[in-house]
Amino acid sequence: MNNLKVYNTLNSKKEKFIPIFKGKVGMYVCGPTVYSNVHLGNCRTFISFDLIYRYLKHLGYEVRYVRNITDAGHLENDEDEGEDRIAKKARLENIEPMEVVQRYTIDFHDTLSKFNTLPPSIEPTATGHIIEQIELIKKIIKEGFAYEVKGSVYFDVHKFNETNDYGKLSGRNLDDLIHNSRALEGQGDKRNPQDFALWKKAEPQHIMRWNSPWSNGFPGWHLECTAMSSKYLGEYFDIHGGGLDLKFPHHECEIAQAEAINKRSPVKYWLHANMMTLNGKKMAKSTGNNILPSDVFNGNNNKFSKPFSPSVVKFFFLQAHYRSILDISDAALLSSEKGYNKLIEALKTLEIIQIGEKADFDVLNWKDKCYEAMDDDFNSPMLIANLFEVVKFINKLKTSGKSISKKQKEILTNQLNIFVFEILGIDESNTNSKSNSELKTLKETIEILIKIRNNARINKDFTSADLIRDELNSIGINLKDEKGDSNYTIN
RNA sequence: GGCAUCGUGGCCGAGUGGCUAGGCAGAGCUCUGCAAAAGCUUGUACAGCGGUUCGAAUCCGCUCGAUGCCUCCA
Repeated sequence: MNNLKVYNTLNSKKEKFIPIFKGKVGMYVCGPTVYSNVHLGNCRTFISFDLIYRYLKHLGYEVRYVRNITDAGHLENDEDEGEDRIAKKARLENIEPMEVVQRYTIDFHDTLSKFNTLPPSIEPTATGHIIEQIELIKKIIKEGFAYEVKGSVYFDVHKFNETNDYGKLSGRNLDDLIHNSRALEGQGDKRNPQDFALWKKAEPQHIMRWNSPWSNGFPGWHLECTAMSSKYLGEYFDIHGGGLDLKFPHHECEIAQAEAINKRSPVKYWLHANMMTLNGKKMAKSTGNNILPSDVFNGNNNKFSKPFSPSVVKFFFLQAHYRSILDISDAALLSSEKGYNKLIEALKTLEIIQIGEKADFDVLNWKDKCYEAMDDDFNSPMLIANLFEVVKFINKLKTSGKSISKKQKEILTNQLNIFVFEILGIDESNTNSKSNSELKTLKETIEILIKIRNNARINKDFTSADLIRDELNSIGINLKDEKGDSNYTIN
């Protein structure tokens, strides 16, 4: 039993989350098209759904999380001359399409693991499900919602709309689409501009092609998600996620395909993650307004003043709600970094804090507030605000006579670990790019310098003491003199 | 042009019909050899104009502005 509420894009309301099968959750999230490096905006979406996945698991659900890899069928546009994105990249670089797929799939996995996201339960590929897609097309034709023209098969949106509601997810209606669509070139064989391809006959130069009853060709983009979600999660499953930009037409088309086949809506809860903007504009590969994660991590970019670790970037993301537009900037990252360090420091402080007799903090009430936040449509910024309440309390334990009991400390430590590491998925070890052995040597070296400096301080040789502190500070190591001890942080 | 979302203090960002969000930055104080860190104190923000209400930043309407989608996009 839980009190989780999720915002369902289908009706724009927060709804109580009740899974279709008790204790189990089926979740499908649209993955990337692997034709180039994953950019930071893409990462935000996957981190958002990682938070959701982690929280559902934490609540005790057995979650099957399916996130696909689009490695075929994703055209540059819906026109007849549109080229497959993967194939185009392969042509430009004179390599095999599957080399493109392999290269960028590895980049995708590598980047997401730096962000410490959990791998999905199943990560199917479009090319691995051509047969399933062909079977679906046959069914859609049989139901009368698709037609074949010159070896290509199109979904008949107008026919579908007679009995179903095309546009219900994105709040559109077909009439508006008909009257307000911009004029498109090359509609070619489609009966109506709103129709979309289920199967396309391959032009002679097209490299990626498969046999089908209609032609030697390739499947349409929208179809793969219907094929893979229904195969692994069934015709009706709990959660379908993706970036907000996929709402129309991609998800709308998925609904149409599934309803055409099964006569029922495929998804109980539609969840959409909002965009991240850079300089106030959406990040997109197609416009060049984007930044690669690796360039943020190594500082090799002209957007930010310094490198930021994956953990800090992730923390920055989580400080905004997944349904809000988030604008990334140097100032915003810098402030998140400070907050992040403060939080991590407090966790370390709690480990070494003395236990007292009194219990000056209402741990259980605090815990409830944290869960309340997450139960309210995965409100991570609210959770983090609550975490800082504890940070403040922990710091007070050192200075202002506040006390914590043994039992309290146990609960607090346990819950903090759950919230920070298990649910938010913060990976402290990702804060520094240095290897563990390097880090160990570095730490030992700093300890030696601190000893020398403390000797100088005892002898009132403040010139030497300050020299050591200033020099260390200039290379990013900040010394802090606390009662009888010197602490430090490495940036 | 159509559809949708949004407009919160110096910045980032929650929330929401009456009760402190939080982080960062700023100011003052305490502590400190000096700093830093930490603690304490400090900010009366909700685009504008109407309306509903005992009461609205929160609901409704209009205006202005921004963004997203309408063509591939996380």
